[in-house]
Amino acid sequence: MSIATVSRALNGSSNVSEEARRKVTEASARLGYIPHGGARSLRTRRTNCIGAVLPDLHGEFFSELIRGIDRVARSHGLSLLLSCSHSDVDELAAALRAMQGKVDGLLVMSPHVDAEVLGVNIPRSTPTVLMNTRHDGERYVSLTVDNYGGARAMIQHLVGSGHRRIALITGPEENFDSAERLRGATDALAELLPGVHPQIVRGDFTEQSGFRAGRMLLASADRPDAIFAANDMMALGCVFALTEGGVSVPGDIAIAGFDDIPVARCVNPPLSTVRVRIAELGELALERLLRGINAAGGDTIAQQTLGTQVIVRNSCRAAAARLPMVDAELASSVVS
Amino acid sequence: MSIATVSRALNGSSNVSEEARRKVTEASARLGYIPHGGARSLRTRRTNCIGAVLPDLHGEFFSELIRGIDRVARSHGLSLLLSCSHSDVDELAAALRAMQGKVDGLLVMSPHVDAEVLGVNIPRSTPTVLMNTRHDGERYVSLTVDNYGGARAMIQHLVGSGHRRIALITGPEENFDSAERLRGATDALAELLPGVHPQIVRGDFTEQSGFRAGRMLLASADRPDAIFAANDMMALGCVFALTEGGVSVPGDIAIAGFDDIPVARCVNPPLSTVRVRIAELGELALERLLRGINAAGGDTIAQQTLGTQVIVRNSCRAAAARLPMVDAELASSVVS
DNA sequence: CTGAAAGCGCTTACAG
DNA sequence: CTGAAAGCGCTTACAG
Repeated sequence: MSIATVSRALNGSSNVSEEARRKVTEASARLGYIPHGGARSLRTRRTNCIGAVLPDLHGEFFSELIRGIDRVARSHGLSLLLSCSHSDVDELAAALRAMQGKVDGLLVMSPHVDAEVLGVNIPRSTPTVLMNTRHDGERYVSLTVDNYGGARAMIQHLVGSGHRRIALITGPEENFDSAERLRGATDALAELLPGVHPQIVRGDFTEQSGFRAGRMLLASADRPDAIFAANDMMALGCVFALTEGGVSVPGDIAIAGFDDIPVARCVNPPLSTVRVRIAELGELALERLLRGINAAGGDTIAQQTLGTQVIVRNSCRAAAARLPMVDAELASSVVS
Repeated sequence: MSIATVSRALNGSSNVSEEARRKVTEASARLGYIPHGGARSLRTRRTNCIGAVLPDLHGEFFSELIRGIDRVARSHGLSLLLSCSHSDVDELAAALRAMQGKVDGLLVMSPHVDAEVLGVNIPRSTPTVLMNTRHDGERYVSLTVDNYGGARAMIQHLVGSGHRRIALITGPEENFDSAERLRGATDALAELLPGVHPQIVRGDFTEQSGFRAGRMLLASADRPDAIFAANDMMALGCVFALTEGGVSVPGDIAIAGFDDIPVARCVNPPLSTVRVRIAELGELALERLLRGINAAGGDTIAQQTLGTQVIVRNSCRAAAARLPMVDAELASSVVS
């Protein structure tokens, strides 16, 4: 029996005699033979594997994103190769190169670098979909959360609720998401409260940086009556700082975040935030990627923006329901 | 110039003339050439990639675990290939087989199946480390959290605090972690409160199942004065159910969980729990695996158990500090 | 239905 | 220092 016949038998090719197939199956089970995926994909030019390079693998945001990606990958029988760049250009390049030849397509989220770096580290032949990544729109299919609109909507809500001294906590300076959120917030503030210059404290998306920012704002001469953090983790840290400082949230200061990570509704007080359908972002991105892979010619290059939604919970209003499970999410939600 | 020279130049081989190296580097950059990882590893028998097959990729527990694994992988310049079995035997088998030839070693967590399934789906030649997986200890290096001891310690704490009607919420029946935690709790209860038969409600590790269990326990004739859930997510759901039902935690009923996921200290009230050093579990597992890969001959087959720690927060005592950041973790912690 | 052969894209002794 | 050749483990037309 030749290795060709074995290969055919194992792959369920039709032109194999019943006896040969039986023998192969039996021997393969007995010996514990498992085909070498690397060799197979070298030959077939199919890896049945999708690569995802994310800024990080840790935390609820990425956990949700991975869940969305995994859900689609799984339904198509694909494995996931995950890597993270830790917001470092060199690590990003290394991660992208390490994927080469091991995946059928790439999902890349790199809010911290321009698409240029991607160009030199991803072969032209590798189908790629970008998520929340700054780029010129020429070359890549991309999905982006409506950071700008979401931030605007939250500012509108805060101003509409009577807040006038609204402070902002931003993410890392070079981060695309953070920059867009800041732009949306300052634009809305300029429109709604002309002449007022908001306090802006820089954070880095970690809870710790939110905690520090909260302390700074507490100590400031012109203490704000509302704080809008560029993500939920920082908003959380900020809540801790204020509570520890003896300030009531939302009694004295209202706080809002961005993302609506699962923990947002569980904390005390439940956190007002801009909801991003994180898992859906992952799902849509992979679906587009699969279309690109199968279309051979390539998908029409296109951008897509995902809408957000303002979710009002107790961290933003004094007189609200106290039970965490029954916050008035739907009643008070505002589609941006 | 031959492809051999190109290969040598690109791989930094010493026996290449400066001029050849320069030419290759230049041309490679200009053309955007990136070596094919699959082909390279077929030849070198090194993939520089580690596979991890987990029950799930979602949620804070796995997020932490992945962080630990990633930290070590990164420090060794290795990529991560992640896959999840969704607690399904067939998916587990598929995931393991898909890894074959794509990774240098395997990290497997499969608390829901016996090691037998692993035996037939992992080639003998693939270095493997098991985490929290039931097995006979013959073949695999394994790391396991001290579920039994942790559960015992928490029951000791609850009984020591005066609780007498302690209800348990378990995880999935066939889950190894869950089974061990249940065994530890019931053993400790039998010793400390002989003759008392605890109420046991089955859950499945999800927040939702904890919520349902909480409702059931509220409605029960013999309402407990403490509830010990087999993980934090269920404890969380349970807290929500009680709070919604107008019951005070911990005033009327104390609640404790297991894992100490990051959110545990942020919820209201902060959750008492059994701390598992989740990220460290991932780190240690990968470090052992790397030792196994490099030892060629294979590591000494061995088991290792990770200790746990009882963390007492507000969900377990009426008169405690109210500020989330200053819970008396260290003061009241008990090493199991 | 089966086998021999080519080839996927690399690396690496081996000879020059 | 460089090139020709073998080979990693598979799959797949091709010929029989």
